[in-house]
Amino acid sequence: MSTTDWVLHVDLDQFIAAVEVARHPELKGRPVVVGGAGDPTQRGVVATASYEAREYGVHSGMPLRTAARRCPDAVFLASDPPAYEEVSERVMAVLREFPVVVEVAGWDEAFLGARTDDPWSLAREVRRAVADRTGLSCAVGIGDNKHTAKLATGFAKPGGVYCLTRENWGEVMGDRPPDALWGVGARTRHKLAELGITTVDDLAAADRGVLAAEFGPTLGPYFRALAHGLGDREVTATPYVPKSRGRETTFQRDVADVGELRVQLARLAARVADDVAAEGRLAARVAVKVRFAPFVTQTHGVTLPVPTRDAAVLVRAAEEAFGRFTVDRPVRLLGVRAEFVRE
DNA sequence: TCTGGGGTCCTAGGACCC
DNA sequence: TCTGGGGTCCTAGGACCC
Repeated sequence: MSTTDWVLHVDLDQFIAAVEVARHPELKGRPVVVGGAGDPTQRGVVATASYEAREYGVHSGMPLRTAARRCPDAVFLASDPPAYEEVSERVMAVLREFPVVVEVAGWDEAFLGARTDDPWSLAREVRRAVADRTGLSCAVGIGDNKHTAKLATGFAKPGGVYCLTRENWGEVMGDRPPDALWGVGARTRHKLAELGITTVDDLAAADRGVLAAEFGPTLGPYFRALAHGLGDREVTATPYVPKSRGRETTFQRDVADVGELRVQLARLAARVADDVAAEGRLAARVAVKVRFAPFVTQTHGVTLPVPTRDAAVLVRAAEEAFGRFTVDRPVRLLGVRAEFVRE
């Protein structure tokens, strides 16, 4: 019997909705939709829907307005990030008590690097510990790399364990569309379909030159490797260091007045400056994003002559970048992002 | 499906240099 | 004078993910 390296992926079931139900027990069993300001008459999208709400066809990313139409009886709640962060920390602490390397991959998910000859027992113990200590249910995927582990979790949900490795890869994934792969989305699926590639098997067998010509020398081979069930195996506990910090707002009503836009811009830039200062780091570049109606997005940025965390300098840089736009249409969204000095 | 807010990474094209 | 080839950096846009 040999001890092997495994990657496990832990993903909490309907995490945000579960946190809300835990602190509002009267919502148990009801369709719950969390997102935006919690007001379905306003612009905003669903962050998480409870399984009860999903029965009505409500899912993440759907406009709140649409969710309300599909499920008029749903309870709509505003998103409360600090509350989710706190619960997330408790879950990660439980995971770190196991003899594994824990790589946090979001509020509600983590990769575990484990050396064991029985990944199934480990997965079941993880599920039990998380449930006992936090009251939350999670699914666990077992894989031979992060990609297969991540996909395995999808098959384990809700609240189970599933194993996806080179042993069953072809049989499980071969006939699925390419966007079943982690890192391939709808856009790429459509481009692939134009090349006659409509399944994971097709992509795995696709001509390397054709893929490179279509997607570039890095992305083309990468997609093909994904279709073979390959992926990154390195799980690291190294704390995440952000490369940028940004703030953006979608206006409730499109804004055409440039004076009003400048006021909002300064407000966003000041918030970003606060965030940069809170990180204790220096910004090297400031970029402004403008989304015009209808949904056309442009960005312009300025590289600072000297990296800084000085709020006045960052606001001025945002104003300079904004000055490069031709604002001839109503604006739907305004955003400011600061990029940190590398390393 | 009239499409949030927070991010990351890759690509292409132009500038610039030798 | 009609103009190579390679490398690197910067910028904007696109795709994807949670």
